[in-house]
Amino acid sequence: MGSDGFSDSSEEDVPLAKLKRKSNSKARPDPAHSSSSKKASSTTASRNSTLNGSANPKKRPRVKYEEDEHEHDSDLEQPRRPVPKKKKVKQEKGKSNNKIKKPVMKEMDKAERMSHAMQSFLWWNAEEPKAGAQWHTMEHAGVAFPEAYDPHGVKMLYDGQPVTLSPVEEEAATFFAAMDPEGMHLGNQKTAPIFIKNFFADFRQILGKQHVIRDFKKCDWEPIRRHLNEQKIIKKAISDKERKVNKETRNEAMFQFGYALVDGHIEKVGNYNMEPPGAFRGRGEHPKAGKLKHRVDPEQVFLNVSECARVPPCTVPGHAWGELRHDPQVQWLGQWKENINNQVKYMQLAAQSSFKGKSDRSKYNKAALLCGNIDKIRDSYKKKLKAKSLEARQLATAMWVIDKLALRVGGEKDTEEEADTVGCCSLRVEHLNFDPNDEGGDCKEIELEFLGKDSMLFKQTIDFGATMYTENNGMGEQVYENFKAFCKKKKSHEEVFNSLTPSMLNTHLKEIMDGLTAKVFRTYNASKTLQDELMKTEAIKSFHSLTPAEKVAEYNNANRDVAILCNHQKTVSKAQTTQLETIG
DNA sequence: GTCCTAGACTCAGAAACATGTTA
DNA sequence: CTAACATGTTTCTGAGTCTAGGA
Repeated sequence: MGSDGFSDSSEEDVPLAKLKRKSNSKARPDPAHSSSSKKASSTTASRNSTLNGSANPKKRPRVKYEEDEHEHDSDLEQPRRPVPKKKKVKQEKGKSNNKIKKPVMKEMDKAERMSHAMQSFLWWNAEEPKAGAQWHTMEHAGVAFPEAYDPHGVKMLYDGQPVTLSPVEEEAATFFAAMDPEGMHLGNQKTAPIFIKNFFADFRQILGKQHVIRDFKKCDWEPIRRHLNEQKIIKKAISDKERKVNKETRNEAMFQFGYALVDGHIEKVGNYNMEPPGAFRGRGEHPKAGKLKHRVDPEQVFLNVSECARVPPCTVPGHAWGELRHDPQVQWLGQWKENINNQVKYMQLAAQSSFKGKSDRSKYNKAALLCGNIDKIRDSYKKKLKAKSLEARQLATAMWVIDKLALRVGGEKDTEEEADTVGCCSLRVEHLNFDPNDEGGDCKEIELEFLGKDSMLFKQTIDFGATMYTENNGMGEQVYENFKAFCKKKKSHEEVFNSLTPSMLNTHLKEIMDGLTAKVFRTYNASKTLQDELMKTEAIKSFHSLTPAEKVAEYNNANRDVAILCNHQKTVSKAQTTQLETIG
């Protein structure tokens, strides 16, 4: 698989925003493909945000310890240090003139020392825990809980009159007042009524049946809203000194809770702060949006530590942990149940930890394996597209869709409990619009329009007769015929793939290739797209004369293609929109 | 078996935050 | 020089996928 050049595109299905976050692990070599660093320079270079055109465009914010320490140590932390500007400039000058760098033992603060300590652990060289287990020993400080509610005493108005609320009631009222009236929940005509209905039902339950507050329309949250805005401004206007103190407090908490000791080495914890209570912010038309998310007590939290580890003290006075587990088969450090959908939530290690690194590695290895088998797989579903059994034809058609259009597999959802979103297997007839432009004749266009994960709109017109879907073993036309057949005589709310479930699809995929599931196709296709695009840029004549900034631009362009493929999008904020409008 | 669902983990956008840049 | 703005980064937590284990 190294020969197809695939292996060095690891981690690429994480375009745009995600890439920066993962920059840490980028530096890590994949032990499975030691020759995978060929392209690393161009990719890493483009990830670097400090573009000063200096001799070494490869500098990363954080660098793998052993490989780079001598070369980079002196300037490694430089951007983070509160050094006066002048000094910075001097150093930079010196760097370009003088390549010789002393291996200076730099003064590091505690956070930097922690970070170095973590990076010195090369998990890909370390011994694996015994089969089935993910760790031998695990110790951590448990979950940090938010402060108890501190009442502000500002009264909301009901029917024009100020109402005195108990702290619990006031807290709930404040959750609502904190919502931006123009934001994605209340600013949207479709979601606002759901949000308000759910919130107000829960609010009234807290108030009790006898309470004066009965009608949402008579509620005026403005006093509280104003108060919150004032607080925000006050918070923003604090002096540098106060800001520093705040940061130190936060750091303090980070040192207390932010690290775990796993098999003798330090790992970063991802989410050590317990989720505070609030109004549930479901995406899209979530039927439970606005419901009150309760405060979680330590009693509801289960911790997972090794048997011999010190049990972390519970920091909430008068409370204790709900349960202690010693389960080395799972990664989580803590878990609790949320009250909205009664689902388990976890405290886990951070993305840069060895656990996540390992699963990323196995994810990309699977994608690479798929790369080597893709022709076989495409041949296999091509044959099945014309199979006699409906089940087989639906399976093959769905695989085409997942492979070519990069849709998610689309499990079943209960629309009473969750937003009505779909993926491949859950597509309904109403989501397909045949011949959207009324071209007639042998038009083979279908417009796909549905809400996918996170209620993100997918709207694309696919021309199944287009060369991109018909040339070189493409099967566009057959897929089109199948779609037509599957939708025939069905009502709009019926499923297109009525005889197919995600588990059937995955079971089948596993028979073709070990470890293959539907989601691997997205990883594979995203990685392949990025790689192909980068190769194209690298192939242009002027590539070597491109400035680092131009290379970054090229890299971002390639990444944009991935985002388009995966239908990744960020909603443009109002401020940005108006900005763009004023620009013209 | 085979269905079903709780549990565990990845993925992903919004919001908060930090830092750099410009008027 | 400062404030406002832009842009990049991190945190937060909701929303998927997939599996294992029990009825």
